[in-house]
Amino acid sequence: MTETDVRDGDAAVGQRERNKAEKLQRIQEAALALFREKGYDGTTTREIARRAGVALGTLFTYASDKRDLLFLVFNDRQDELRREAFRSIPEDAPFADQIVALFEPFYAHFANEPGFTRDLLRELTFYTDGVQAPRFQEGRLSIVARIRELVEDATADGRLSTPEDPRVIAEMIFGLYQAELRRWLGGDTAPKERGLAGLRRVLEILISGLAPSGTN
Amino acid sequence: MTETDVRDGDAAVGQRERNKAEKLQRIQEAALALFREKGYDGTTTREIARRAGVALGTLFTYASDKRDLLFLVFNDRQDELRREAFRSIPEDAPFADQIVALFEPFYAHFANEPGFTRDLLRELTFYTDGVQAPRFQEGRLSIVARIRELVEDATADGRLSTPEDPRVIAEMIFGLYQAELRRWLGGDTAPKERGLAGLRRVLEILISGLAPSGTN
DNA sequence: GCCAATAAATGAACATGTTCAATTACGCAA
DNA sequence: TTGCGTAATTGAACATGTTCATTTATTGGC
Repeated sequence: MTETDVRDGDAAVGQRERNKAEKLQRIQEAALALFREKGYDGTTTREIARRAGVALGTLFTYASDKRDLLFLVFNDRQDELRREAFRSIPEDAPFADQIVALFEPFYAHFANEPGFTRDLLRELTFYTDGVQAPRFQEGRLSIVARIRELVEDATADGRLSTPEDPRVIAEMIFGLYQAELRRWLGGDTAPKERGLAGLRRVLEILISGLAPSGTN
Repeated sequence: MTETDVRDGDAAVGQRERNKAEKLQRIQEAALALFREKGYDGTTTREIARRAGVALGTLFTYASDKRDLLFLVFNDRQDELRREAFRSIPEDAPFADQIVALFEPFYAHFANEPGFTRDLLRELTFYTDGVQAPRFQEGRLSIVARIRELVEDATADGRLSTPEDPRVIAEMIFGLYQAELRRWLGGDTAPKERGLAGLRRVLEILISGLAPSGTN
């Protein structure tokens, strides 16, 4: 067998790369399954390694630390959720409807895994060091950027009217979403409808404003 | 010496209680100093115990876990900050000014310890289990309650006008504060003025609203 | 003052995240 | 095919949070 002898999978890719890809996938699957089963804190790195069929130390060549494993698992799902979210935005609908539709897939997903989501919300706070961090943060930025576009479109056709920078508005809405998400997950697990209703409510308030009429 | 023989400190208080109070204070001081010096993650529980002059295990009769030690330290400061915050609210000032004044002491304090604050913001996420958790959460609730009063007062005298539940508005403002705080602390350490300016900006947007005039 | 009962403190033992020197697998040139 | 350089893997060793059986200190009744 020479270096170009490939048995299965993508052609012209070395054994090394294929082994790495396989191991990465096994680690992802093992971590995902265990985090779902036993939660983040309840899962040990040794269990993940055993389930993935690799040595303990191997984990830490694929992720910087345990926290990074969480995002190794989540980043793929975040990409999917984002794609679905962008797809489900209705055009020419009221602005609040668009934002709620955008976040609906996230709520739907998080409702299935409240524990996992709580861990995620804790661990994403000032998460910048891990290998997986840039990809995760870019994902968030692209959501905020999409919101910014929605604000711009809505301002352009008169559904909204504000002199403020759309980027600031977008970050504000994302901040409100996060706060609502935390509140939703803070108590006993509530259905996603309750979470979305809370989000819609604060959006309506933001849109209406608090000032007496005529002040703005 | 009988059980009523008291040497110093409060009279009529047993030896046991006095010992406990002293140890608690030593642990608090040691933890505070070390967290400031080396950060939360950089400090080991063994160091705290050594500095406080107690055995390792003793720590865990005063705090449920390391996270709880963080709040054992912070709860006192939160109480002080809250008192100062409530004191510094100007009466009959524009609503946004009142909110900014309320949060000013927090920003001033956090500006001195950005690392400590980042750790705090991470660890307070879904923090309910520790012995210190109820006191911490009550502190937050009382801040939200104060904001609710400000909303009610401002609505009563016409500075604000909204049909929404003041409790929802108050939680919304607190959520925006938290989001802004995270943004402020996310990048390189910025002066407190920048943080407060960001907070004021989103408050002004919330007050003005995003809707075209006449829609609300 | 002495003693039993109870509370508090102790630190060795354990569990688990992380590192790293040694080992193994792979790629490539001859 | 062989052998060398490099990348990937390994798991024992280490660091640190946490537990708990044992020891020590305090109290209240006599």
